[in-house]
Amino acid sequence: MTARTPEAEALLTPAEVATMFRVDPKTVTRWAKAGKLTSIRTLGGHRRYREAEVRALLAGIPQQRTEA
Amino acid sequence: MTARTPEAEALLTPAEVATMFRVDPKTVTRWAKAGKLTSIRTLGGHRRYREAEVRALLAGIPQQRTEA
DNA sequence: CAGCACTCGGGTAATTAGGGGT
DNA sequence: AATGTCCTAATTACCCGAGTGC
Repeated sequence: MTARTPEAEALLTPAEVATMFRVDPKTVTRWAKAGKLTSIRTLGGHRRYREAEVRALLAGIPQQRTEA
Repeated sequence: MTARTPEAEALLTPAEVATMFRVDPKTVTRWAKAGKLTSIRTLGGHRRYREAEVRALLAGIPQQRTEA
């Protein structure tokens, strides 16, 4: 297993994020659509989310809120 | 920075690409078959992928689709 | 030569996307 | 405005045995 990983950041599947937030995967998709969550797409169109960002949100760390 | 590597392009193994996209190595193979990813074959038939192309796709940069 | 991790195939479940409706 | 659920189609994940890479 010489699978070295060239500067890759950890990504999470929709199901994983949904489980972490205790919501439906569909809801996570909506968050991505709304721009509340950064999403990276596979070549097939499926979404992957940045683990660091998700954890930060879970920790209650406000992410760039466009407040008034 | 002129790398001292003689015309050699950085190539990635299926496992490496799979890790970067958080997908199964088989999925990467399908992308190659579908022409969504440029694949270079070893003499034994194993695939290798261009690192630059993979990174570009990860960044969401649309690649040159062979015309329409 | 031997050995192990990885990849190649092919086939079959499980997720996901998308729209629509509560 | 925000979720959860139903449906269909597409994409992806895990099963196997055999071959490649080092």
